[in-house]
Parts: sequence; C-alpha cells; structure tokens
Amino acid sequence: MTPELFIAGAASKAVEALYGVSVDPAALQVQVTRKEFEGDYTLVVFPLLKISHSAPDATGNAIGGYLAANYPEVARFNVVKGFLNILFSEVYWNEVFSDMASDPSFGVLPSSGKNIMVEFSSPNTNKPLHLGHIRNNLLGDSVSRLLAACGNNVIKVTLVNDRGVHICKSMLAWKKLFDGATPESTGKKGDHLVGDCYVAFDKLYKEQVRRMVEGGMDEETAKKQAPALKEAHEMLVKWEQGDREVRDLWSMMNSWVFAGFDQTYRALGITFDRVYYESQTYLLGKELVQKGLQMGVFTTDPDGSVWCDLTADGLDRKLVLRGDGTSVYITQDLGTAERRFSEYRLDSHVYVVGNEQDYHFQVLKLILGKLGFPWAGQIYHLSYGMVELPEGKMKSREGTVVDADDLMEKMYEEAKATSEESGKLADIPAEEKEKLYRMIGLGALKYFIVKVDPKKTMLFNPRESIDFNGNTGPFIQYTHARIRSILRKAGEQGIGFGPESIGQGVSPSAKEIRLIKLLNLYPSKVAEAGAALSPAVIANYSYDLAKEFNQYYHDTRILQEPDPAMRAYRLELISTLASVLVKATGILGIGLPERM
RNA sequence: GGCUCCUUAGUUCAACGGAUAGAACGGAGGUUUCCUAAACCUUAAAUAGUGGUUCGAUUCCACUAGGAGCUACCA
Repeated sequence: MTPELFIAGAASKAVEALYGVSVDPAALQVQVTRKEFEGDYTLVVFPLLKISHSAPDATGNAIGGYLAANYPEVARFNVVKGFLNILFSEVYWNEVFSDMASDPSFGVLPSSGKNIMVEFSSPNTNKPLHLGHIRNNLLGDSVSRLLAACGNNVIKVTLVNDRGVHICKSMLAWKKLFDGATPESTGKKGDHLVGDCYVAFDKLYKEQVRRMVEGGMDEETAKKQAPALKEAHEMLVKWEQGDREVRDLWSMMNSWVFAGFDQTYRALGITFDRVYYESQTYLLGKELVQKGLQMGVFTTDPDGSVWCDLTADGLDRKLVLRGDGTSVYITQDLGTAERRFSEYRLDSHVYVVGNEQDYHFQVLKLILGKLGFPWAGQIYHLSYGMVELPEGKMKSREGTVVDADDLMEKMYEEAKATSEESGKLADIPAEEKEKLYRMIGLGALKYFIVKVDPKKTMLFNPRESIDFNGNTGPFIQYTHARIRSILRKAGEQGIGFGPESIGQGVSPSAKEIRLIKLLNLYPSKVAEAGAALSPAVIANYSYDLAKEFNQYYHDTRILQEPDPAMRAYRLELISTLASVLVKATGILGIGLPERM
C-alpha cells in the first residue's frame, strides 16, 4: 500500500470516529509535503470543514491527533493553515525501503491482461525522417514501453505510406533526371536519394507551371495541366493496374528507402512488431462502406460518392468513398482499425499522430461508433504538438528541415568532444568509447524531446546544440555513472550490502528518507504517466531523482562512512536508486552508462 | 468565415483546483588536498489582459489581445 492510500484510509477512519460521518478515502486529498514544510505527506483538510464544523487548524489537529494515537506508523504531525503534515516513523520508511529493494519487479504494474496496439512513425517513402518524425518515433516508442510497464501487452506497429501519386512523382523524376543513379552508385542513403527525386520533381513541376503561366495560361489551369503531373497520374493508373515496369521501379526505389529507414530506426533504437504497408491495406474499408450504407449511417450522392453526415455531431459531411468508387484515406483507416481489433483481439488502440490530424481522428472515432463497433471508444489519438524552429515550422522549400540522421550524427560529435575534453575515459578501448558517445548523444536527444508534454508544441533551435548540462539526458547518465563507480569500488574492496542491510539498527537521516520517499513514488509515476500517455512524467521524475541523488552525494559520505552498518545501508540505498533510474530511463529508451 | 488548440522568468520547460508558482540554460557570485566538477551552493528574474465561479484559480468559465492548426473526391 502506498503512503497516500494508507493516510487516506486512516484519515477516513479518523473522520468517522471523530465526526461520525463516513467519507470515501478516494475523495480525500493526500499529497507529498512540499519541501519547505516539515512532513512526509499532507492531508488537505479544507474539504473536510463541512463535516467537522470547526476551523481548519482544529480539524487538522484533531485528525492528526487521532492518527498519531492509533497508528504506530505515524510518528508526528503538524498543522499549517489547514494542511495536516504527517511524518512517518523511521521503522515505517525502512519497511518501505526494504520492500522495494527486495522486489525485482518494483515499478512494473500488475498485468492488466489487455492488448494495446500502438501505431507510430508511419513514414512517407518520399521523405527522409526529420525532427518531427523523431518526436513521433520517440513518443511512440516510449509510450509503448510505458504501457508495457503498466502491465499491458503492447503491439508496436507502423503503417508505411508507400503508394499514391506522390510516390509516382519521385519515380518519374528518377526516370527522367537521375540517369540510373542508385544508392550504391551515388553513395547516398536510399531514403535521401529518393527524397532528392521528390524534390527534383517539385522543381520540374514548378518550372513547367511557371512557363505555362508565362505563355498566357492562368495559374489554376497550369497547375492541373502541367505535363509532369499528368505523367505522374498516368503512372499511378499503371501502378494500380499492376503494370510490370512501373511496379518493378516502385519496388526497387522502395527497397532503397526501406534500407535507409532501417538504418535510422536502428540508430534510434526503435523496432516494430509489425509493419503495415499502404499498398497492401489501401483497399480495406470498402466493405465497411457497404455495411454503413445498409445501416443507413452513410448516404450516396447523385454522382455515386458516399458520405457520412456528421452535422448532428457538430462536424461536417465526410466523404468515405469517391464518386468513381475509389477509397480515400479514412476508408482505409476504418478498414484497418476493424481488422486490427479482430486480428489482435485489441482492447485499445493508440495512434501516435500529430495534432494537425485531430479532426481526422475525431471523425474516425465517430464513424466507427456509428458503425456499431463497441471498441470505437477505445481508440486514442495521442495528438502531439509540432516541433518548431525559431522561425516557425520546418519548411523543405526553405531548406530548414532538420534531418534525423544529421541530427543524430551531430549529437554524437558533440558527445565525443565533451567526453574527450574531460579526459576521464582515456583507458577505455576505442570501440567502447564509440558506443558510449552514441549513448550519450542519443540520450541527450531523446531526453530533450521526451521531457516535454507530448501535447505541447515544442521548440528546437538548431543553432544552439542540445545541452549536456542541467536538466538533460547526460545529467541523468552522469548520475548513474557516479553511482556505479561507487558500487564498483565497494565490490573491489569486498564490501557487501543488500536488502538485508536495511533495518540493522540503522536510523535513516532526513536526507535518506527524502530519497526513499522519492523512490517509493516511482510506481505511482508510472501509473500517472500511463494514464496520461505521457512519458514526460517519467522524464521529469528521472531528473528529480538524479538531482536529489547529486545533492545527497555532495554532502554525504557513502563508501567512506566509518560505521559498516550505515555504510551498507547507504550503498543499498544508492544501488536501489540506480536500479530505479535504469527502469525509468528504460521507459524513455535512454541507456545509462557504467562510466562517463 | 466556422471549429480546435496554445500563451508561465531573457530563453527552453514544470506545477491531480491547494501552502511562499518549481527547474534548467543564460546573468551575477562561490565550492576541487574529500567516493567522477557533465556536479554542488548562493543570488536576481515570470502566470498576456479584464471579469466570473470558490475557503482557495497558472489550472475551471466568459470576453479581449497575440500565436498555431484544421476546415480536400490529398495522405
């Protein structure tokens, strides 16, 4: 039982005994005492004044007195302006410490038995991954780990956007302008090469439009009539007909892109349990349209197009099938959702998609509900904010896109420079160093992204590199390395410690109790983060923990503590702290080094 | 035009309706015969504006100002 629940339960009994009114413990407000006051946990007594019919301080004192008298766990209490601050006994904290130190699965919540699918990344094969994708990938990956820590069975999937006119544009440009170039012949990463093709198409197309406008055509018509675009559309028709030549080209270029993506995913440390391709799923959902028509959920317009009227829900009419019978994006999404829920027996499905698609997911949920799927309410759109530059949005036209591969490389270089400057790692083999620099660079990047509330727009300034000092990933990594260093030395000196070191007549100081209290918060942070689908909660907790340790380390001797019992107690404490740090950052996908 | 979201120190981020709004970077100043100074300590600095709800509002509501997104027979 957590201390919060303990106090809520005890306070509920106190209220009943004192005032004869039964209150639900869940309705009581218990929070961690702010550090400027003396106390471990605080009961807010204001809401109880209606029951007690007395002043805040009197009520607080009455309840506090009852708790201290009836519960040996409660050592002392004080009341400040309607806040009842409660202090637990040392024995209590040692029990808490002992429990978590001896529980290897501390912080992993009991199994929910639920299957949750998380879709993220979902790249477009025309563009190399950039900073926006990095946020998506890191969020998707960490939310997956988070939901797993919350006891769920998580299935990570991605849906690759590998077909459509836009893909044909790249193919066309490659045929016309790239003279058989391949990743091998150019030494270019496949996704970047294809990205170049797409840019080249855009340039060609705009040039054609410009000439046509100069030739007297109005811009609207020119944009539709430009030969490059027409050719791309013809190519798409051929693709849909299964034209051999077009399909071969498509397969070849896609394979380049996928090889490039794989490399980036590997560097980021991201994997999927299943990869879906739009080329294989884009026809899904058409049957659902028929079903919807039969149910009267959809209606057909005179031109044959099918619509869902959402005006009663405050939205517009939404097209679900074109007049020519071909499907639109949402048709596919309806179909894939249905298939996934049945195929994987999903209890819920999280889509990690940017907030510019809020409307789309609102519509998707609504339509699925209208189609009678009971799980429609179990769809969650993890709607994250854009990553902006100081000038605003990233724009490929203005060349301000921050490329994922470049950024990771830059972080690596940065980590290398900082490490070499410190000169602390001279005796480590080169290969180890290389790994370490990757770990630190990536840790800095991941923490930078994931510490921000997913919902919020965040800012990245490419001119200032991501920091390695202060509230950062490397700060946490450094903290871990410090702890490991002490533990290593303890091992070398043959100093033993373990959960049995707790409660050998050792009295923890206030500083130690602070650490125990903070460590003990971890499971509830996991639950909180999971409920909010927010890894930022875990990131901020990890930082608090690291910060707290550094302060403790600064003014407490651990290995040099003369009393062996106290020394073992402290070693066990920092060892537990290190393992919680590893678990917490593990959720974020951040590795912690032994040395740095 | 309609709908949605956002606005907290100079900057980047925190704060289940709770106490004196926390950090970090940057600024100013300090700590290394002591387990890793990527650390620690001190210091100045913020809730866009006006009302409302209540014991209590950064948080909820209304309006104002500023910013972003959506509003495709694109995906």
